Amino acid sequence: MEPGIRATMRDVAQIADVSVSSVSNYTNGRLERLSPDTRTRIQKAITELGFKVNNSARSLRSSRTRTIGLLALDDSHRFLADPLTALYLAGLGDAAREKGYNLLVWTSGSKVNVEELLRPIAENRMDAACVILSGSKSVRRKVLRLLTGCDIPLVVLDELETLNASPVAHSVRADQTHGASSLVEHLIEHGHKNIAFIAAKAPWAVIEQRYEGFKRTLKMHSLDLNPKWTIFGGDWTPASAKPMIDKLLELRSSPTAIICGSDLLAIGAIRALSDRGIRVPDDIAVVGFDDFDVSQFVSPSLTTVQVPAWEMGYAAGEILTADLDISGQSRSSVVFPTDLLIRESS
Amino acid sequence: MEPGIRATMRDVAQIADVSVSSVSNYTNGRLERLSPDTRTRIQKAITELGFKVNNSARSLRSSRTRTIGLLALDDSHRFLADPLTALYLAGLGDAAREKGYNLLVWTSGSKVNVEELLRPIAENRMDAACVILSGSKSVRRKVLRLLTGCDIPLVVLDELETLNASPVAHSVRADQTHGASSLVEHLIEHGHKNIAFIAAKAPWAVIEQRYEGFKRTLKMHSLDLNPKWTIFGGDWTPASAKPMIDKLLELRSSPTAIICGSDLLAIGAIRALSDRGIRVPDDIAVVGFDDFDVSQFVSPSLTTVQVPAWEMGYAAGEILTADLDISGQSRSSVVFPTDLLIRESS
DNA sequence: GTGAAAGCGCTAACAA
DNA sequence: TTGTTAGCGCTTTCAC
Repeated sequence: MEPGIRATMRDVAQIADVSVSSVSNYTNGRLERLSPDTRTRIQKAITELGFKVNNSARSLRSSRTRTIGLLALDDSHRFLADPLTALYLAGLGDAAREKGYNLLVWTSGSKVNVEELLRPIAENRMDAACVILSGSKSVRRKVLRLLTGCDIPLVVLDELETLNASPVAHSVRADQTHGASSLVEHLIEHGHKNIAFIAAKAPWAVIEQRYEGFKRTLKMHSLDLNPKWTIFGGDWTPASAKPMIDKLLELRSSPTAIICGSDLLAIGAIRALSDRGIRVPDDIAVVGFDDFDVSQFVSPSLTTVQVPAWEMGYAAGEILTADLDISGQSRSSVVFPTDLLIRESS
Repeated sequence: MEPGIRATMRDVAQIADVSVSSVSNYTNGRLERLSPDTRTRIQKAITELGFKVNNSARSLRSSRTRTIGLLALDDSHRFLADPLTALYLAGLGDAAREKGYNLLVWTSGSKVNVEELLRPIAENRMDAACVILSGSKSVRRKVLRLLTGCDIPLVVLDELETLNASPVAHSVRADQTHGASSLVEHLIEHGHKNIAFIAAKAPWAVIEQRYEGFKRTLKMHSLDLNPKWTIFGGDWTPASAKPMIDKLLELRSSPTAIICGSDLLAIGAIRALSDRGIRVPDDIAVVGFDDFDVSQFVSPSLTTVQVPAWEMGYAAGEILTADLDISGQSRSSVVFPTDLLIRESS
């Protein structure tokens, strides 16, 4: 084969002296329709020519791309490098590959037209998508409506079923509310009554749910929710913690325990505290969420809520590829449990 | 428009009462070929029908996909969630999006046929690719040869130019060797003579280069390279550090400083040491590489070599999209500087 | 400035 | 079991 010129099915058919449709049957694994002889001749011709199917042609004809997408609506810079997102992505990608799918990644900020998020779908670039939303509930609901209108299998990550009232999309999430509760209860058991909550100032469903669980559990235990002890600021990086800690410590009555919206924030918080000579957990307890790789190795190791992020991405991938196979089946709604891991920081 | 049935260019042409080729010119931004009147009529028809180009058809016809790929050859589980990889990916993705490209992510283990890595290229799924290799030098060289044979713009990440003798691929890397040198010199300045090196037992170019810089600088200062002080084990997670630290401490003469192949490992190492009552940096200094978000917030904060991973991914994306525009230009070779950040752990 | 028409490489009827 | 063939929706000459 001349370099730069790709062999087509016609070439293969010619060399193997069979018809294109037989070659097509071969490349699509419908081997039962081929005689052993035909099969080997096609096989031979394919290797001889180094033939590879042209995916654009296949997609155009079959309107399937064998690609699943990860769509993320977010304004933060470097969002894909957020460890939680990276784990979702890794899980989704691993599942996709196992099922023979490619993974297309597309992020869109909400500042541009939100319809931008749908572009790869509109352009027929993917057969199914896993979606991470952000923004106010009404924005997320609106985007979700647009997405479900696209008529491809969809897994929405992290959102409560209430967002997606008509269950046209699959849902994968972790029980964040329960995780938050167990964190609060653990702190209460240890005698804490003044519990703060700090998190990224980002409109993410997980943060909403964690905060919701926090509030609810305080109330259940008849503890006050001091609005000054709730701060949303910065992003998902540890650096965001310091200003929030500063604010907290400026208060007349400062909390004895701080729940952080993520372990990264907790690491930043512990640092900010110890830089001021405040010991964790002796003076103030600090707990987080996510249980990232580092969380058990920092000092003090973090009490946190484990969230099986890779598994969630993987589950999303499995659901999407299964839905593609047995189209139109019932909607899945998977809720992963979250485990409280009690370590040194509380 | 009936739901589920997409408008085609023909539909648009019909509604606008123009020819398909005019519509094509419109969607491809060749507006100068259209009279103002034609232009507005097409515009109107497009919005009316909600027309979106079908990317498969466009790709088939033009053999361009407007997609760039991230190809990673690796056997480790969850490789995409490795923070370094995640940052590359985020940078590449951000650059791609800015230029109007999609990002396709594809990983392949070396256990399967390495040609698997090329599949998305062979199937015409991408116009250009950013590649992260792994394996022995000869494997990497072989894969690179296969890749360059594919005749699409290529950026190889992290590899020395020597791997890629005939410069048919672009190259983006950081000056890891220099980073390692500055780390060693910093330790020597602080009186260390017995310096260990531990890293993931993974055949990655960055680790090779870091180790190379380590060895070279020891030699320059006439220090011994004790083979027992060099350990490659585990993967990129902090948990991998403990067994290596254990080994090091079992030795009759243990090192006074430990260079870790990544900050994650350094965090694990510090923990393993302090669990044994060994203080960092008082008893043993520990330094790392990468300067991840957490590195300056853990205690002790990490002395490390900053690697601009996101920027590297972004640069790769810029090079690829530029090459696509002005095809066949000269090869770029970008080497990012690495900065020594001296903090508490040394 | 505009339009007609020839495929790009493949899939899936439908025939044989 | 195998072959023929009509497009999928678009880009791009080449006339007009």
